[in-house]
Amino acid sequence: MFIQFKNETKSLLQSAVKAAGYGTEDTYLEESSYADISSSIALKLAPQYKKPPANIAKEILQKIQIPAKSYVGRVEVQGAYINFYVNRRFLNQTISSISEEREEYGSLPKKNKRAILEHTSVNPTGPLHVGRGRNPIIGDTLARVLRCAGYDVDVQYYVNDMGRQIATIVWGYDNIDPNILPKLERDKSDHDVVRYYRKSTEAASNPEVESAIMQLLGEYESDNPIVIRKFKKVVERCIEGQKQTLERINISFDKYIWESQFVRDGTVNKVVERLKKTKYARIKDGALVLDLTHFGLEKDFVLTRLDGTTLYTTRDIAYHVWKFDNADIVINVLGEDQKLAMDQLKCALKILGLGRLPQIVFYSFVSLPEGKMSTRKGTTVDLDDLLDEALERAYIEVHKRRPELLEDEKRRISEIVGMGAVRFDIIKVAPEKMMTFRWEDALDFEKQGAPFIQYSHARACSILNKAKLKKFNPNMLVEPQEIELIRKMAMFPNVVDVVAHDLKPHILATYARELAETFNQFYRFVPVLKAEGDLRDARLALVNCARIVLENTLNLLGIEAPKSM
RNA sequence: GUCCCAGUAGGGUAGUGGACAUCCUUUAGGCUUGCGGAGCCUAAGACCCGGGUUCAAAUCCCGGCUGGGACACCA
Repeated sequence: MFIQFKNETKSLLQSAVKAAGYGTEDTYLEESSYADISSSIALKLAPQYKKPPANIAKEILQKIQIPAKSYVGRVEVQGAYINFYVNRRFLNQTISSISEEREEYGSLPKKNKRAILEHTSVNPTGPLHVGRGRNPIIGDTLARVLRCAGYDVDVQYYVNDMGRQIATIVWGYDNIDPNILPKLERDKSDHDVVRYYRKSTEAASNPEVESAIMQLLGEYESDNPIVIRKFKKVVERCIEGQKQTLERINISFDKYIWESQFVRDGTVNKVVERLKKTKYARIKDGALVLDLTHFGLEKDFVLTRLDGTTLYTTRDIAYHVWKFDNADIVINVLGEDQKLAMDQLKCALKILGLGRLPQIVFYSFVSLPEGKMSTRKGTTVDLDDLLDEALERAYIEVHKRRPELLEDEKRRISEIVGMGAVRFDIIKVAPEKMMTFRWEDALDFEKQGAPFIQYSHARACSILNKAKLKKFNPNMLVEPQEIELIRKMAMFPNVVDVVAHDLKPHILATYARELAETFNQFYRFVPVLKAEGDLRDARLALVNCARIVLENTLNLLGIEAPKSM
């Protein structure tokens, strides 16, 4: 609804500006705490026309003609600003849209565009850890939002199965006696894999072991079927464990794309051959490189080693070419350490004449107070441990508040609250901001975190449990807290649009918190069940709307909306 | 050393040219004979430093300082 309102104010303003004799493209409309939408256009025109901005604003205002069927209620000038306010029709329409569309409310029209969104894609060397823990959560939230915004989304995990690290693990399974490994801390396959990874990395300092590992890698690339089977087994074991972890926080993938597929089907070679023929290619110390100084990159992009084998980023070019064959837009969620590689990759795509480039969401790593996490060194906080601790902590809270509940019910709610708290805690911060992991902070379910939003939803459900929804008259809703709530709910589709466009998932978290806050203020000041007649029916309908929008918002965040907690 | 990103109340965080800088936490005080107090209200407290551009800078530019990342024939 807000999107229509915004478009309407835009065209109203454009024609009024023209009628008042001014010329400008932009309408400088923005959301404002002073009005539903506000324009600072007079300030922009002032220097050009050498008139006081307030006068210009008044002149424009006089030319604004609000049409009969409009969502604009009134327009006012305050100082240099032109402020637009919604009308009753807007509010009523919002309520009826939500009531009718229900779980579809917020979904934007189908765009008929395919999107491939790649996220997580960590090396399959061990369990997921908190250091890169933002990746799946950012990725999954964006996937949900993009679907809601009308894209056909295919979510992919790019499996780095050709790395020397995997060869190291394969060597480990072949040569290390399991009895000398540290005890398996958790009965999960990825935790088993990482024991071998750490131990065989130590062993690899021995040159004989090192060359055995390199030989394995060579045989994997040259299609030795026995070696392929071994690699596959190791990688699948690891991925299976990671999958189990991510399922706990509602994250799954449509496809797992193995890096080796592009080597085996020859597309990597084709890409290299094509790049080799371009003017950017040259041989440096026997290796094929791209000179990207033309694109402002100092560093040569090394495509192949001396022995002709390809490197990780080279193979990634082939993957991206394939992605663009299968999608209209391509989005990657990656750690900030990939920035240079992605710049190089983008240049290669330009050189290949693709015409399209991936959009990349970079996030900063979560570090520990004493430094960064490393799987190899074993200085990680595993996501599994964080989720377990969050669950424990949630259980304590639930038990404190609802001691009378059955044990199963307490555990079920703890799960919903604990997993939601973790997701929200991570998604609420802008991806480029750095985070330091501290147990006390991570498990401190801050007041306006996920439980706050879930609680608002549970309250709404509780009211609705005690009464029946009937036909209602939206004109009954006139209290300031009621109007505020409707206006906030009207923003939801716009939030979906903005998050999908800017790829900024934390904005959704901010919205969720504001929506819950607005509902709580309504709840505190406006009686529903104690109201009578038409007023009661209208307020019940409003509570139902709030319940719907809270649930839809939580769904996009991958967080469950409990009916009670 | 060079390049990229970040720096906002005691801690965390939103805002990326415009109207009193958002919210949580903290501290102090208040609210329930209201539908679930995991709630609501009030107050205290911040734009890293120094220049510049602009009618207007937390926001843009230059130079510092601090933290993270990159600078591989690793992935």
